[in-house]
Amino acid sequence: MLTTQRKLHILKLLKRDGQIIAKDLSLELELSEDTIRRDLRELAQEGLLQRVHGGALPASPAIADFAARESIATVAKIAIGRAAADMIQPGNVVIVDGGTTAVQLVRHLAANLEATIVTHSPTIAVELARHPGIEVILIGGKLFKHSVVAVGAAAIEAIARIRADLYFMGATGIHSELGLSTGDLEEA
Amino acid sequence: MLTTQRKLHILKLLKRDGQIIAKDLSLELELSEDTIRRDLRELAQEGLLQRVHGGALPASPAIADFAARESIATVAKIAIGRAAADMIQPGNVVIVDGGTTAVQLVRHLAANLEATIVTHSPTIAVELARHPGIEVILIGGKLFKHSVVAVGAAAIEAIARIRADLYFMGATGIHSELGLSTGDLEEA
DNA sequence: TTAAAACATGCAGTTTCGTGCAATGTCAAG
DNA sequence: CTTGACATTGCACGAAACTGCATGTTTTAA
Repeated sequence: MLTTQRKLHILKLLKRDGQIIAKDLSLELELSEDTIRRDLRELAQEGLLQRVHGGALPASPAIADFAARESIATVAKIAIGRAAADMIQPGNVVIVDGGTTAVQLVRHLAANLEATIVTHSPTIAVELARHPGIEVILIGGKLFKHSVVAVGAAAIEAIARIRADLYFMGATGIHSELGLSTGDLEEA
Repeated sequence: MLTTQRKLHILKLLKRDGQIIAKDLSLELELSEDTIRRDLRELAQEGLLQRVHGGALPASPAIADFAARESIATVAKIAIGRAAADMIQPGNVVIVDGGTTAVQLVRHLAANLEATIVTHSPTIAVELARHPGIEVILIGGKLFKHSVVAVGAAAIEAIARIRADLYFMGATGIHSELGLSTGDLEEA
């Protein structure tokens, strides 16, 4: 296997699993750990991953989130995502909140669906960039880092102009009397 | 076998296998490795494949995914990113364009830097979400998918309100007389 | 605190690379 | 038919890349 190919393989594995363990990889590829370590060091030097003791982690938190959370993405989340995706009709204008469930939603959109999706989540926007049929409207504003969504006056103003057919909202908590809740006032 | 024929054969193999190994090909075609290497070099010169140590890989970004595309981030891009990151002073308001070079920029920001970064690229925004010291202002608008940046009237309007200390712009082309250029009117 | 694992570094053996050069083949003008 | 320009190819040789191993150091976990 070519050296360059091996490095690409590492990045692919990292994206899929959310982590690299040097020893495991050396066994899988039947190479010395030194070689793997060298690869990891060089990839880290290029900023493509984050070197840690024992292996490597993604450089970008976006990928880390995806990979790590995806592995714990419950069956329920995927089911919700799929069901929600099915609700969207061609030509609809849809507002999609942030969150991991919403990621499942956009992942399950039919490949040939043509619709408009409005979102204040850059994560969702990046995810949708590869979907040719979807027109994406990104809502700007101050970035609330915990949820990685845009909030604030500018966001409110921008979203006020939108008239949508559907709105998919994520929630942190749900209570029989208090209703839905989330941890940040601005986001709420 | 004619030279041209051989080159076509190489491209065909590359498409089929996703890789070329110079030594194997020299055995298969019963030619010296020098000749194969020359072919590979020339094909790489024409941009038809990507030359790597030991052989060649496809050049087409369509085949290579995001991780792979970023892995061809040249040393120059990384150097530019690092140099640009050094220009940012604490407290600055900085506008950052999209593009892979800009990603390198934000990756090289000092961990303790406190500043405000304005961007119309959701990719950059996601990248910055993990940086605690940086206040991120996301510019919204219609998503131009090729570059994965927000464009359009809403984006223009939002950015018009910003007064920044620095602006880092990405460019697709540069010409001695025509100046800088990019492939999309809206983005320009 | 201690032992094991992971690590960085230097080194040597092997492979791959680029360049210059010579041999061979092709083609067209004379 | 001969000659010269040009392309193609293989070979030689020094440079560079790659890999595994030995060494001593750092990190981790018990």
